[in-house]
Amino acid sequence: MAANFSGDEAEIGERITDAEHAVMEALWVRSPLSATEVADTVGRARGWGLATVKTLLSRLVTKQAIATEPDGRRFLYTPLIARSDYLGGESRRLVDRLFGGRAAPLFAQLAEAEALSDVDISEIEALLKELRK
Amino acid sequence: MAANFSGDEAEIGERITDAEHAVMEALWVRSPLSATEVADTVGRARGWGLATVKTLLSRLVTKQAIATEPDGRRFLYTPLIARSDYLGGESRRLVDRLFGGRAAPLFAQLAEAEALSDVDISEIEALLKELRK
DNA sequence: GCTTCATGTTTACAGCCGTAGTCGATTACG
DNA sequence: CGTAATCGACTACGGCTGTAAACATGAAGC
Repeated sequence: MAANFSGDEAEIGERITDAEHAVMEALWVRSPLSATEVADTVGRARGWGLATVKTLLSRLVTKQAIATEPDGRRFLYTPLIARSDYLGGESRRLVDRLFGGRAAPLFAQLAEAEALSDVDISEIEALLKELRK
Repeated sequence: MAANFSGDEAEIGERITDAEHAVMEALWVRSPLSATEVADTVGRARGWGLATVKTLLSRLVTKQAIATEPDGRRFLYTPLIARSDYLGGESRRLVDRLFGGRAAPLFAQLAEAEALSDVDISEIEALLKELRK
């Protein structure tokens, strides 16, 4: 129990898929939202019908990624997992799977792929300086 | 066509899945290999039977991720895409999908998730110094 | 030469994912 | 009060993925 890593809890076993992630983003921007409201935002942007958004919301509820709160005859949806937790998890998954858990090779890769803008570089430098302290 | 980005070509439309990636790793370590040899390495490690490995190899051939070269009655398999290309592509996909294409937030995330070791930090600093030049 | 082993090809099949239609209940409008 | 609009739940369905068995074919041994 010594190594009680950062994240508090809320173990999410089920993985959030790509389409579901789009829905999560909407809820991370503003919540709680009704299904219709989510569809207005996300659906519009991705060309999904209301039915599709409703399916995704259901699946997210099943996966315990979002919570429902009754509001009259309908539901309002709220994220149960924090955006930063999700981003952190996904990032770490990638690093683990492809780079043996080491971040430096990832960085090298991005650098080689010219995926680093000047701004990125500056910001990362600043971050590192922070970490150094 | 001015912006002819780095990678030469070999457009890989089809995505390589997780299981397939394990097979690729084996071939990146050593190639060409026969199906049996791949199964000995990867299959052992992941608990797959020969049949499974053969399926994955077929699918990779279809996706044009590996090439076959006849060797008597059997085939030897060789990667068609470079490991670094694959890693770069996947990394970029993640950065695009989750961080709006910016690498700096990814690092912030990794830092927050304590996924950066001291060694990582040092190496990244060294890389940055390189880039700065 | 016939049986057996190895090997690639085909087929299988459950589960997940993207995308959505239908159904039944409830509410709101006229 | 009756009908239309809403809304969640259930069902659908083709494609992809993980995992593998069955089959065909040729080689190799007896």
